[in-house]
Amino acid sequence: MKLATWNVNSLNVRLPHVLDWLAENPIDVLCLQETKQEDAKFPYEDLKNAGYHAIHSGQKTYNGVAILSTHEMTDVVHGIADFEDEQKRVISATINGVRVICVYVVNGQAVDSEKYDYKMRWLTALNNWLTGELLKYPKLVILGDYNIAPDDRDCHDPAAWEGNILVSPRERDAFEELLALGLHDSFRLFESGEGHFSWWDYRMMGFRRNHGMRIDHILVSDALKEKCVACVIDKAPRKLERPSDHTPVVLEVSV
DNA sequence: ATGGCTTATTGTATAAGA
Repeated sequence: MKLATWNVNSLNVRLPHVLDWLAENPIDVLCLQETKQEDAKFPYEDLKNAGYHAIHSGQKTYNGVAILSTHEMTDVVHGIADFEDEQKRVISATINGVRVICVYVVNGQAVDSEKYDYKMRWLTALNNWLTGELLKYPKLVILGDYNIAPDDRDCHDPAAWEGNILVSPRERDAFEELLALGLHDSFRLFESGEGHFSWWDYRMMGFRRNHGMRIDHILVSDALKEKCVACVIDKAPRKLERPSDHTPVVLEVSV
């Protein structure tokens, strides 16, 4: 089973890239973030024609998450239980016996801003909720844009970014607390080097100079960790005309 | 380096992203 995550920065603009990528990379599950559209505009028909079921939690202009799957999806849940949030950032379903959670973590804008406080509260709520989800669903994978570069290897210039949004100690602690629940950063099961990124700034030729960050992650539970076969970042879509600033991360598990 | 680029908005400048 292959699963992937991709922040598409507007599905309205990126649908052709998504359809092309799915045609070239036949996978079972694709989690999308920043669809930036209301559900009424979500391209269910195009995705169905491509062979994918889809579930979506969207809103106008901002946020929005979706799961595309070749398998049937059951027990669909929107959002984080017991956490009031107008922003559409989480959607979950059970697929082929695996609990799949798609997340778009708050960006936070700047350390100590109001949005940063929201990011930290949001991450605490996610952590609390996942504690129960892991008991309920031992085979669990949580894919998405975490807006956190877990350590200095995941940032092109740690000195320049020190203490900044995406790398601040409190954000990194929150990421570590997710791992402490019994989750594992699947990319790091296979690759320990630096310079592997999933996002590059549109400005200053960020991609060409590999000035990026690894902020899109696929975390797996203990039960799935032993079944992981490979986890790779596919940089190809970032090279296209008018790309998303993020590129897909793909996990293969033997289930 | 204050920025750079891209997206969306009942737009023609502003907000947000990371």
